[in-house]
Amino acid sequence: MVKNKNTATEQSILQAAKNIFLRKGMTGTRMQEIANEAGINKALLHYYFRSKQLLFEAVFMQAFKLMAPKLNTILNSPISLEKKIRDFSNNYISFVIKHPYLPNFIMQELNNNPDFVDKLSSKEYFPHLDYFKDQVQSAVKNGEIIDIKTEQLFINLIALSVFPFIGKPLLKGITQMDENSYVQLMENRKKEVGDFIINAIKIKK
Amino acid sequence: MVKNKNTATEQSILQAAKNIFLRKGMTGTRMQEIANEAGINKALLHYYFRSKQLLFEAVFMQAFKLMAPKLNTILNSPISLEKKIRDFSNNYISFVIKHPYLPNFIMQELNNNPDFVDKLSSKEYFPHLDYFKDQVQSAVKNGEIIDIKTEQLFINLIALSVFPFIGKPLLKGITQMDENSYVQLMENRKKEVGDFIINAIKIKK
DNA sequence: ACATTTGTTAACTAAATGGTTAAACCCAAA
DNA sequence: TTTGGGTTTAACCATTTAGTTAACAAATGT
Repeated sequence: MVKNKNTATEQSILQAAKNIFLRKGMTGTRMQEIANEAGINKALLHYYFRSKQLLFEAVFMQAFKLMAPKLNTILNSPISLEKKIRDFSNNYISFVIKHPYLPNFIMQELNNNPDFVDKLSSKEYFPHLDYFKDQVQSAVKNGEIIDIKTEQLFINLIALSVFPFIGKPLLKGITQMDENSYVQLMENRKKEVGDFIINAIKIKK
Repeated sequence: MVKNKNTATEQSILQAAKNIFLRKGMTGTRMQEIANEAGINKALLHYYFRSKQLLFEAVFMQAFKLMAPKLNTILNSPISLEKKIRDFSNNYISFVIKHPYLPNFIMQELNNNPDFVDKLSSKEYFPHLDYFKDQVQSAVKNGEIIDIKTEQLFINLIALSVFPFIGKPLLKGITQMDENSYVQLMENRKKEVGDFIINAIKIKK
């Protein structure tokens, strides 16, 4: 018989585990809750994934694999730096609107397990900055943008795109916005972040 | 005898609880671990704080009280917008360098308990944007800075200052920096973030 | 049709965990 | 020096929790 482990059950477990783990994190999640969410017996979780740790890692890898390539594709595509920055913030904010728990989850769990990064960084989909770095540095050299280190620019790009979702509860509180206004604000950011960054780095002729 | 609950013991419990909770979060923390860290018997934790939840809330409030007023004081001080933005990023990054677990902890736990924000927002030290908003809006009106919503600017300010610490493990990995270079990068950000934002919003005459 | 493997469950186990209790301990006031 | 209150501890308890088992059901091969 074909050893087909991609059963519907396995998928529904993964989906349920994702739902719970992403909202509650590794330590905040109970195996029973995942089983309930998947509508199956708790023992099945162990039948398919052996342990909480392994199920968690499966979910984490899947989550990371969802998030990381989006970074890579855009960063390494052969388009102009300005377009790239605009595209990136636009696309990434759209993406995170669809997956609001993802950044928080990944950041949190990487903080709890910094060694995960070592495992990840060898994967082919792990983001790398080589191409982007060349592009930024030559734009600096050509006097198109201000003198800025690629790392700083990259961090700014991610920070402005992602942080509003990680800090949402607090930022909503401080700005005294309701859910709808905040969603609208995020909608607007798709364009604003690009504008903001370009403004910050572009040298006007 | 005077009922002096500010004993050394209570303080050492709070300190130990802070150490553990900030690194591992509410659900990742064990009461026994706090007791060990404080060098006391586990029952004492309950003697002083009754339950894990209450001890956690004490720690959380203390952490928030440490972080929030720093926002307020700077935002509401009567200095020019430009100086304010530069001071803020500079001071806030310095502050977070000294308390690297704080932002992560607060964001995480607020995401797990969004209702905490309600409790917090009534406190007098909870950050409010009224003064800053006036300042930004009149700078826009006077043509000193580009047309930007206070909320967006505020979020950008916080994002650029705080996110590099929340996302540290991942960002370190992607930029392939070691601990020292990353620390140095954060050191440099104290000035860079201010420059970046001013550049982004200032209208050149 | 029958046997064998795979999937699923209820019931169980062992360990961890938050919380309690009762006794010991310390020390200041009487 | 005794006594009484706050402080601290060892031992204990009840519940939760990850993980196991053994039996049952469903599918699959012969």
